[in-house]
Amino acid sequence: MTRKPTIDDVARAAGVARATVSRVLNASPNTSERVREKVLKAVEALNYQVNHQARQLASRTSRVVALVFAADAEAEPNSYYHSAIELGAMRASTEHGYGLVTHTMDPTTDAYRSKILSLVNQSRCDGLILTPPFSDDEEMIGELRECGYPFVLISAGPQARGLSPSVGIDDRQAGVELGSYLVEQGHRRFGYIGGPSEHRSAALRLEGLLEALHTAGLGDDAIDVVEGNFTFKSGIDLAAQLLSGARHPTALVCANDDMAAGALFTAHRIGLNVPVDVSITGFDDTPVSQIVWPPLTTIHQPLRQMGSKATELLIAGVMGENGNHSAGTFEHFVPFELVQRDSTAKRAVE
Amino acid sequence: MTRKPTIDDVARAAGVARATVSRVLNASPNTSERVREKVLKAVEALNYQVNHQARQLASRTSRVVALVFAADAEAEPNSYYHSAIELGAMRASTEHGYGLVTHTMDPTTDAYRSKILSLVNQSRCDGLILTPPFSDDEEMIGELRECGYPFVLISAGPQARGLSPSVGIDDRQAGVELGSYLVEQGHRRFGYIGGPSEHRSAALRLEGLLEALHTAGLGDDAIDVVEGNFTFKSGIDLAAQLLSGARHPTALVCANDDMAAGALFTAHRIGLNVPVDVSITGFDDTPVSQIVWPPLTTIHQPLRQMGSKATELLIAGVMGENGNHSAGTFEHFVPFELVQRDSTAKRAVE
DNA sequence: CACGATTTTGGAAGCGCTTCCAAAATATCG
DNA sequence: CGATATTTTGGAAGCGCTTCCAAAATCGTG
Repeated sequence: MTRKPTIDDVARAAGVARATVSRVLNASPNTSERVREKVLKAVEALNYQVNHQARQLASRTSRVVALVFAADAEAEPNSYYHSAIELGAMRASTEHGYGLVTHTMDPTTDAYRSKILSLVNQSRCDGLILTPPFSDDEEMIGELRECGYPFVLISAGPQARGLSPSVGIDDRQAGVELGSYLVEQGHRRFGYIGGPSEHRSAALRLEGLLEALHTAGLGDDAIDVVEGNFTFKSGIDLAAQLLSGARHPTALVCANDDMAAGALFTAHRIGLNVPVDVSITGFDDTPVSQIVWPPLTTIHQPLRQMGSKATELLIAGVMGENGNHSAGTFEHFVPFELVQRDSTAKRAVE
Repeated sequence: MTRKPTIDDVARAAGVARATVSRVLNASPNTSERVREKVLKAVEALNYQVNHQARQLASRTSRVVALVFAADAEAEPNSYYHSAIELGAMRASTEHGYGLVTHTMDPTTDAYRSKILSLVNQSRCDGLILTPPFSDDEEMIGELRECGYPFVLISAGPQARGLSPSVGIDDRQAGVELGSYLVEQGHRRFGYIGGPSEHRSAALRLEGLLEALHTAGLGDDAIDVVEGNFTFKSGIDLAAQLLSGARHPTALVCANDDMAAGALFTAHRIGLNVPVDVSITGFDDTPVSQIVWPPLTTIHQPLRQMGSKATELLIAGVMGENGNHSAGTFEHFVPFELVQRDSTAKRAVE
């Protein structure tokens, strides 16, 4: 096995200095067409590949972005949601010549803060993409800002959004649309299975939902709100609680698809017909919403796009040296969409 | 922001040479207790963190392992399956001080081979973990072996398993157990929705299933075999094909949970009651199997454990310098388990 | 065409670490 | 106790690249 060619081999082959090759490879503006071609030809001929380690050491960047997900020690992660974001991030980072490393950490212990900070300090990555609930940890975000470290938030709440580059849908508006859709369908008694209180974006969805109810002349007593943790299991349990009793809600809004699937499960178990007896809605439009029976009416979030958009913002920020944290519009909204399937139906007003 | 301490700072603080610090940090055997302590104290005092880039450049290793998944350009990946493996791999790699990067590539185009080889060549990682169908690409595996590159296979078929370190369940035996269970339940007409032919492990499951049928005195005409692609969608379509007509199978065995969920969907649509009219089984025991209604009888694979085991084997191989490819037992079987849920039931022999 | 302004190129100094080699210190043994 | 084997330490040479600075080439202008 012969030694891999180095930049010096290329320089020799092209008859130029090492520094010139480096410039060509890094698309520096100051190179003549003639030399550029010679170098490129030599690269081709030798099948030269840059050594990332060396490049990183010399340039003091890692060309790696880190994606941080929540995963309780035991809970299965909200996989479809995470996978979709990861896939988008992966595509975008690869496209820009960056690597992507994914980290999961337990948001219920405080250790995650130091873990995140140490990722940064060890120069393991050039920037961070934070997903909920980390994207709402204002204290940590403050620290990151202070050390001038680039990061982008996904689905952050309003406070965090104002301060930092972020991508997400307009959760409040999504809540409004979902609410008015259900009101239009004739529903008057609602249940809401939300997320943990740290998840600001899920709370926004509820605000929007309430707004829609108010607009329709309904008060807060028209809705029963309970707090889940985004797992299938919590959907099962909380739906059992909400659907017991004769005057149960006729529409159950869930803050993600997994909990909606759990609610569906419970409805089946206690013999309620969905959507005849009760309408159920999810959120995210992950594959879960089509796997269950009946398929879920839900809000489509372009998760893949969110992942790639976040990555691109991050990379732009890294390259622009603190361009990330300079003035400008931080908040990137991506479009959402109400997807009607068979888990909801019109309900005659009693 | 003050400059980060380097190994030279530590050396100066401890009053020793740089090389000595390096030795202590890398747990080299030849260091005296006295010096080791001085160095460790200095490290502590300065809050020194090694610079990975520099270490990697100097030592010509990356301390990163790569995990390779299949993802068609458009198809949503088989997320739960992948996520579980990834989680296991992540835990194990972190534990051993390694990074993990995940790569997805499209197995339907041939480009993936050069992509995988280039991962290796660019010294982006010290080793590879291959999942199906890549773990069955004997040609590529041969190339990897030739360049002496460490890798571990997950759920590979028998040919590949013999040659390389691998982890997985005994797929054939799982097929046998599933088959005899269904035979015991009284089923006599079967359908099998398999994977693409490159997936050797899925083919093994079928072999086991057939063996169980033969043992029960049933011939190959007792089973209709069709080839899916592990997606929910293909489960829907192929089940529609198998379940049409009056004398449809009474038991439908699917090579993964997603396709089983699709089969369930079709059964619902065409008005068949599961499990009364037809029993359906999945494979893997991903969360999907509990999300659908009725919950799926399936084979539990310890995916997380498989991910971590593969990672550990790989790291052991990397550290042992070709210990990976030396003699010894390559095949690591992990236990599987038949999980009975509500998608299967006894069937009276007609 | 000469001269300063600008662009392109080459030389050389690191980036922070590992590792080879030889020197120093310590242990072993007749 | 001296000579030799062994272990521990220090010095120095890179790993392959980027980037600063100055030299060389090119351009623009009166």
